[in-house]
Amino acid sequence: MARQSPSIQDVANCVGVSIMTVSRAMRGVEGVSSAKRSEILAAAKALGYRPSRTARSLAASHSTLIGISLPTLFNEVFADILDGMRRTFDTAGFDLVLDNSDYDSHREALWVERMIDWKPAGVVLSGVDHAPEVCEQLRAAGIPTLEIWDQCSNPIDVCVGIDHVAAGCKIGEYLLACGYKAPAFVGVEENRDPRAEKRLAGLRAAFAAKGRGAIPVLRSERHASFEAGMNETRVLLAAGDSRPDCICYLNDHMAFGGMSACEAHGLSVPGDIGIVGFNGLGINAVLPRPLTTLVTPRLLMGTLGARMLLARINGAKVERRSVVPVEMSIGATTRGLL
Amino acid sequence: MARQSPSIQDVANCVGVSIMTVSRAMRGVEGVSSAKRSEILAAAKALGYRPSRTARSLAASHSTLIGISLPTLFNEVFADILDGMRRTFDTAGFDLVLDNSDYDSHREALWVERMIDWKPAGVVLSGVDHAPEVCEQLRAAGIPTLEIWDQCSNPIDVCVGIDHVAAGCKIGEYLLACGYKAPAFVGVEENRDPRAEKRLAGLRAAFAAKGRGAIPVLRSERHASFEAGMNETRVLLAAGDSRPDCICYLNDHMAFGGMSACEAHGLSVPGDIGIVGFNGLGINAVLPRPLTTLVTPRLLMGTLGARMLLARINGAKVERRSVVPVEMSIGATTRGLL
DNA sequence: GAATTCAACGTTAGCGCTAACGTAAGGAGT
DNA sequence: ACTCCTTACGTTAGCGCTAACGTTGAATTC
Repeated sequence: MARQSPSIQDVANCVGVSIMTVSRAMRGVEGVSSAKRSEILAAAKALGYRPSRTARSLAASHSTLIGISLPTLFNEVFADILDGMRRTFDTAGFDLVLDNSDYDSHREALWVERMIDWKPAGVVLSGVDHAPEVCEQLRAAGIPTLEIWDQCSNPIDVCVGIDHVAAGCKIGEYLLACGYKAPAFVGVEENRDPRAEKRLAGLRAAFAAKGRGAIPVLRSERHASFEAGMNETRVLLAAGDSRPDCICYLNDHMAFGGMSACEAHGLSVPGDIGIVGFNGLGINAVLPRPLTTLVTPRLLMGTLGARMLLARINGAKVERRSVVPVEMSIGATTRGLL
Repeated sequence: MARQSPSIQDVANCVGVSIMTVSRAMRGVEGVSSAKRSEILAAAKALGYRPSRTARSLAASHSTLIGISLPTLFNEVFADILDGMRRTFDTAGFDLVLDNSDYDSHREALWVERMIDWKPAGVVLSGVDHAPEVCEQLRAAGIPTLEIWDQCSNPIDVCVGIDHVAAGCKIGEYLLACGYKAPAFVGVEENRDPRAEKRLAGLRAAFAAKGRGAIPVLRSERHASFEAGMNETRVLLAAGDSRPDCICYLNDHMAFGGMSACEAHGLSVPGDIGIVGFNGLGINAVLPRPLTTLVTPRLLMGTLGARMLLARINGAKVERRSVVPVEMSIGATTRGLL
């Protein structure tokens, strides 16, 4: 059997110094002559000594763990954001503890509570809508916290994201400029995705500003997937009463599924009906007819967010709120501007 | 400012018992009367006491962290696998430390080394091809380890996956049965994805068994994405010399991109050329022409794998190797059986 | 009624580190 | 020569828990 892994004491004995000198040498802290330092490092390597993270965390009363809570990884958006953050945190020597909340703020709250027990160096949450106790606990524990993908004026600590209301508005204004009059929106159940609701609100505001009436909304009870977009669109088209002249989807996945449903229903896109997605995902690059969509800079958010959180961890001053720009990508699923 | 969070001593003082009794009560271990137990739990709640995970890990000389290394999260396959494991581990009270190796075994090795410093309850790796030191270190540390998505007769500890060689073979036999004679394969650079190489080997074996010659292979230097599939297919078709009668792709994403390229090149699918993917991803459900592909049970692997690892952590006996079945899904991108 | 047993606690000794504060030796300044 | 730094270490006291043994009093046994 493998004997216990060597501890700092073993290295100290081996070199003939105190454990404190070994500790300093291992951490690269000042107070050790370069001769001793290299001697210690060599001995550590020879013995196969590796500092215990748990002991270090306990003694230092904080760990090098960073907790990240994302709603799901099936959505490319969050995979992008995570990827953007990963490298930065990895290089800085942090380890990532991941949670998926499934868009359930109660689950998120439970996880945050558990995460705090690790005394993490930082925590990343998706969006700015959380259970009240999450904010309290994080603030009380003084843990640097980043809210990502959405933004607000009063984040728990720092935030980086897009303005979802403005994004919805932007889509609405584009559609109005194209001459669309009766949009519909396809998303998921309320309270599942607060960001999508904000975009819907922005869309409504844009049309309301031009005196247009209510926007019908279809909500899937399932994930915002290809299939869900397809199914809800079928329902929408089957209803028959006053068909919309364009459909805005929660994301590109649903939009693509929805477009299939429209075509299966005998409607030509964009001739009979316009289709608008959200996010500008990779699939658009190869679709014979690229979606009109709104491109969000996920990687940028991830990288920027990671840097902001790192700065907070190091005690530096950072802008509490950072809003990144979005851009309409005019595809072939809406008719052109009038 | 927030004062220090209460420790076990505070709870002990509050109730008037020793810290050991509080420890037992908090962990739900025997040796505490139910009256005292509920008294302690109430006091802990009132004080806002939460046991420190780092202290617990140090004292118990192992943590409740489980390290998971996946090549990427952009591949739906690994997102599925992760999702399958998540719930099981979550329910059992473990926290997941995630790494993305980017298909780089050296990166994986570095991460494993760092992960071991946390004294994790278990480690999950993708595939069965790792740097030699990874296996040594994990075995030496006696950490329960699960290898997932691929399988072999001599795993580090336990493994669950599909037989990639057999999968490639299965595809080859299907193509032969359809009368295809000259397949090509589109993937990524060698050493990037060992599983894909095994499938290619299986495909080659199937054709070699019927006396068919070499299979041309195109390798993208980038990720196995829609775009990569499209680009490599363009290159393949542009080469011109003896066009293949079907193309097998590393995964459905590449296959979908490749199909677009074929059609853009004026080839009809499956009339002029057959297209075969791998994995059976969600997108197939809404494609007007579903891909012929091989469906892999990712969620099952995740769930099963998590259970196996949990059993190992609890010291139970488990089959070291578990092979799950795959199934051809005949879409509309290959011509039917002869 | 003395011995035995057992549930329900308490005590002790770490787990492997780090923060904070010594201390000794050598060099600079006057 | 004497003080005053500075560098390069060492010592001490935990960080907040848990494992492994005590210890106690009451119920049980013969």
